[in-house]
Amino acid sequence: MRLNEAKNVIDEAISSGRTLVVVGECTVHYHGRAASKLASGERLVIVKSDGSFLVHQNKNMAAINYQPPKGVITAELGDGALVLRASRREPKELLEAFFSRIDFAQSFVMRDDRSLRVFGTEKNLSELLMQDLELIEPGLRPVKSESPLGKGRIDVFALDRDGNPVVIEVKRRTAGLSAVSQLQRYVSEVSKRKGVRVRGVLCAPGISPKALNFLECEGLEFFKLDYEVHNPSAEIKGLQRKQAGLKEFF
Amino acid sequence: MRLNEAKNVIDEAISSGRTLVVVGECTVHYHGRAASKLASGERLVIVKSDGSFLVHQNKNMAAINYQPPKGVITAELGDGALVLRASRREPKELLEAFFSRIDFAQSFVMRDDRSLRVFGTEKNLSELLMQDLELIEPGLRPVKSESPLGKGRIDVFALDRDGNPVVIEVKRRTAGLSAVSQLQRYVSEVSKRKGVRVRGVLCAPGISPKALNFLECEGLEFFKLDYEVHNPSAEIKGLQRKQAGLKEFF
DNA sequence: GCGATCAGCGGCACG
DNA sequence: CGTGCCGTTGATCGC
Repeated sequence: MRLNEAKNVIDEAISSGRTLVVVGECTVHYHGRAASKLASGERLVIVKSDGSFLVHQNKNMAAINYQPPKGVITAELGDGALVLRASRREPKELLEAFFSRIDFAQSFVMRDDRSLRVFGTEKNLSELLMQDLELIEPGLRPVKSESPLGKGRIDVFALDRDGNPVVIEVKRRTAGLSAVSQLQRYVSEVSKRKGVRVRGVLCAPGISPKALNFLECEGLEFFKLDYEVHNPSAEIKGLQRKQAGLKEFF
Repeated sequence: MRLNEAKNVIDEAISSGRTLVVVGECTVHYHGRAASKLASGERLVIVKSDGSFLVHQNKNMAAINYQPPKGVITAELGDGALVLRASRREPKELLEAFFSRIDFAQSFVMRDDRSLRVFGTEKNLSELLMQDLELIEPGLRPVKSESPLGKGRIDVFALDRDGNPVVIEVKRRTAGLSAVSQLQRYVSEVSKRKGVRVRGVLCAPGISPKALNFLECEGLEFFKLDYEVHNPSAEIKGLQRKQAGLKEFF
């Protein structure tokens, strides 16, 4: 495909707001929050109507170079090369793909007004847990979820059978050091504000050895959270009160 | 394009290890670490030879559904629909795109053995900072970088003019609460191990108000790190000793 | 708009 | 392998 043919396809795509797909040999320069150079190779470039710009190599899921939405897209033909640019201010960034050869260029109308429905997110688990904190410990009752704090936001705030405040941090996957740090931060602040000892419970499907050690050192607690994701929901194993009206999620 | 034509293109792409691009109307189901459903719409699907699988809507940089490398790709034609699947074990996951219509399907050979060279990463900044800690404070001298610890890995470990240990955490962008937590974790451990008071310095281009407050509460310090990324390098403003042989980076 | 956090984070480097 | 952690993180949601 000749570069000037490709140029027409590209201009047409940009002006009409269609999704553009280009395959060809190019080098890529990026300069903005960081800077990068990518020497010549055959890549797949995608430009979306919101200004998103992606450069894909033939491996890995993530784009090797990219620009998030709101970029201004321009194309320029000259000197035996076709340059495709995405730029924006704030932060000031410029991404350029210099094509020496274009094997394919076409644009597509992509009508799509549907959004993804996901199950098994951390928020999901928090909500389920709120329904039956007894799972963690008899007498534990919920007070507030997503409680804003000076130093962050507590997933679940509760009171144990003796009326002691309990801060609960939920993680959807194996908890690491940072999860413990996070919990520690919340517990420490609540404790300081209330002037009483506050318990901290980390709820996750697992915890790394170092994180467990750290957690124990800090006098925090770990509760193993077994859950499964079903298609239209997530479910915590052992939960007594199942969420009513799950179908309303749809 | 008829679905059975597309099927041939897809099979050919999979067996030959080429990069596959498909555009058409589809619904997408995912079930694995979480679960998701995406109702019908026109999307762009990319399948790479390493098993990466991407479903792109016409907006946003990130794929709406995906599967990282090492997925097993299969295609099945039946019942007026073409199903494209990516699956893997460990974790057990399945991603399916059900195409009711295919507008485009083609595969591409994408020769590419070049990798990205990036400048202005955190590691970059750490290394530059190591060259002249005097920038932070007179008399400050480097001891070790990337020092492994029980509870993490210290960016830069140093001694101040009085011989006090100083833990330095570098962030390439505005530091938030988690950066302070991270630094606090390191300082606390080193302090416990050495049995002496240890200083902690957070070096970043900025710090959020809450993070600053937290940092000060914890007796930690903040140092504003001004830097610029140039094309073949990154540069910290005010640095005395410039890195020699930067050109060798290439 | 900034800030804080999650993400099916991905990807990498190190033990 | 797991674990930690950075990332041009991106994307969302709340202030």
